[in-house]
Amino acid sequence: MTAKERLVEAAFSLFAERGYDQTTVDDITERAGVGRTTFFRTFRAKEDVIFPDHEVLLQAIEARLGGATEQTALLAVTEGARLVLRHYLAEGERARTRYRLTRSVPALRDREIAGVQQYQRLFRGFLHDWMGGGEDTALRAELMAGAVVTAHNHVLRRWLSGRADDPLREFDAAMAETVGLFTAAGEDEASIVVFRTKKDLNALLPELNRVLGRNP
Amino acid sequence: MTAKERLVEAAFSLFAERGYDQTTVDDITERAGVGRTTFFRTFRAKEDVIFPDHEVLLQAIEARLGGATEQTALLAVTEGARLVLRHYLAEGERARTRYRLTRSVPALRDREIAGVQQYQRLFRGFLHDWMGGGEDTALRAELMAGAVVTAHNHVLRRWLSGRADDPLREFDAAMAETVGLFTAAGEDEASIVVFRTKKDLNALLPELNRVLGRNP
DNA sequence: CATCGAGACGGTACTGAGTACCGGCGAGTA
DNA sequence: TACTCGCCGGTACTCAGTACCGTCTCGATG
Repeated sequence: MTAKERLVEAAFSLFAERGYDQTTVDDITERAGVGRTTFFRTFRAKEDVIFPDHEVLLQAIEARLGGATEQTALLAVTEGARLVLRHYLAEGERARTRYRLTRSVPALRDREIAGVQQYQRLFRGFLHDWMGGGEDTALRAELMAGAVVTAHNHVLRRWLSGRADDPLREFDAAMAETVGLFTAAGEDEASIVVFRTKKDLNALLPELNRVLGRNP
Repeated sequence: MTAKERLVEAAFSLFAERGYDQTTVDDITERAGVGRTTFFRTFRAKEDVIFPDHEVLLQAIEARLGGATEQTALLAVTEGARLVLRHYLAEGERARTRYRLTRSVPALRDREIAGVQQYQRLFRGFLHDWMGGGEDTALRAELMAGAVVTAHNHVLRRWLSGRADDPLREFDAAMAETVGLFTAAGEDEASIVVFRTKKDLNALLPELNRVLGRNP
C-alpha cells in the first residue's frame, strides 16, 4: 500500500469521524503512519486529499479527446464526460462520502468547482479547435463545453444523492438533450410565420401546424 | 472614507506593486491604517478583498429576479446578467487589475469561479421555479443558467482583455444566441411573429430583429 | 448631567496550513 | 568502498484565520 493510498484512507475515515475542520493534517499523517512532509509532497493542499484521482481523470479525458477525428468529435466529448461518470460510479461509497463533504464544507465545495472547471476547459479548447478556432465560434464552443459538463454533473449529483437508479441511461438521455440544443434546427435560425388575416385564430391553427411541419 | 474602502485601495495598490503572494494582510492593514482585526471583520478571507462588491451584486440580481413576472422571466435573467456586466464596466481599470490577478494567482482564480457559481445558482433556482420546479425541467433550468453565465463571462473577458469595443452590444448578441438555443425551434415551441403591413420588408427588418431579441 | 448599552475598532494570543531546508536511509552503480 | 539519486522524516518558520478581551464613541434614556 503506497503512502498516497494510506493517506487517502486515513483522511476519509477521519473526516467521517470528526468532520473536515476538526481534522488536522497531523491527525491524518499520524493515522497513515507517514511523516507530515509526505502529505504535502503527495497533495498540494489538505483539500486535495479527497480528490486523489483528479489528475488521472484529466489525463484520461485528454487521451480520449486526442484520439478523435473530425467526424467523431462530439462523440469524443460525450465519452470524455462519460469517463468521469463511470469513474465516480466505480468509486461507489467513497464518491458519496465525498459528495457529503463537498456539500457541507465550503472549502471543499469551492475546490470541486475549480476542478470541474478544468474538465470544462479541456472540452472548450477541444471543441473550439474542432470548430476552427475562430473568434466567431469561441462563444459557441464555450457554451457547448459548459452544457456538457453541466449535464454530466446533473446526472452525477442525482446518482450521488440516490435519486438515479440507472445513471448511465440518464446520462445518455441528458447528453442527447444537451447536444441537441446545439445541433437541432441549425445555428441561428428561428421559425418565423408571417401572415395577415382577420380570421379567428382557432381557424388558423391547422394551417399553422402545417407550416411548422407538425401534425396536430 | 470607510475602513472597507481604505482596505480595498491599499490591497489593490500593494498587489500591483509586490504581487498577491508577496503581500500579507498585515501589509494591507498597515497601509490602510486600520487594525488587523478590522480586515477579517470586513472580509472573510484575504482573497475576498479584490471582490468587495460581490455581495451587493448578488443582492442586485436577486432583486431584479424578484421583480419579474411569468412573461418577463427570461428578460429578467438576461438583465440580471447585464447588471453584473455593467458593474464591471463601471469599475473600469480596477476590473482589469482584478482580471490580471485572477489570471495569474490560482487562489484568486478559484475564488472567482466559486463566486460565479453563486450567480449561476441564483439563475438556476429562478429558472427552475419559473418552469414549475419539476424534476423533468431541472436539467433544462441548469443548462440555461449555465449558458447565460457562460455567455456573460465570455463577453466580460473579451472586454477585460481589451478585445471588445462595445461590450454591451456584444452582450446582447451573445444573449440572443444563448437564449436562442433554448427557445428557437425547441421541443414543441416556435417563434411566431404576427404582423400586417404594406411596408417594404427591408424597413421592417430592424423591428423584426428587436422582436427576436437580436442585434443586427 | 450621568450612565448605560450597543457597535466599531485595536491588541494579544493561539491554532493550523503550507514552505524551506536539512539530514538519514536504501538501492543501484562505478 | 564511495557515490549519487530518490524517497522519507524532522525542524523551524511564515502567515492566514479565529477567539477573546479591553477601549472608545455615540446616541438613547433616566
